Amino acid sequence: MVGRIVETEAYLGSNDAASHSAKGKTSRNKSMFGAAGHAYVYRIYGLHLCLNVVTGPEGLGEAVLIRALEPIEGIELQRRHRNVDAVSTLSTGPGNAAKAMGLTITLDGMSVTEPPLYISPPSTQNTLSICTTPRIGISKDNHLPLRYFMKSNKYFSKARFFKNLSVGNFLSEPLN
DNA sequence: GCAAAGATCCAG
DNA sequence: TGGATCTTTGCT
Repeated sequence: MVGRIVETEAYLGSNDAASHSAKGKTSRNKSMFGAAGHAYVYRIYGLHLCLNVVTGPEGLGEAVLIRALEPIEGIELQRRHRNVDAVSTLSTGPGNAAKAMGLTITLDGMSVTEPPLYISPPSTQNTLSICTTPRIGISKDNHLPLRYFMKSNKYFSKARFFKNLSVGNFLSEPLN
């Protein structure tokens, strides 16, 4: 299965009240404090899995939440994992994306630079416009524009996007 | 040991 | 719009 990452959220270390790592290392978030390039998979609301990729140096607790994927390959298998037909919502939203890719909690702490979980570097044509908005579903520091998505891609979670959009926080600026 | 909140999703 | 659903955490 292959998916293109089209929407992410950044979670910083101890300075970020909304981050799981803000209150220090626990048994749940310990992999978030690992070295960059490792996965942090956790269960949310008792039923959904979310995938993060650790980005900061070891001990800092910085990670990026994968919020939405554009299905590229293995769409039939992803459909089966999700038990839905519509491709448009196949892997939009953190819980759906994780489920579509068939992730399990056992992937927590594994490297994302080799199978079974592999994230490739961005292609050079990814100089599309990237938009930022405040993060979603959190109650602290939610003014920070740490959510990123591809403006020209339809596979990000639109409903939440408009629901949470406030003009003052919306930035439209190219990134890289 | 208990209570509460939580980086969500789906049906109605 | 609200309910499902349950793990993790923090406090007693």
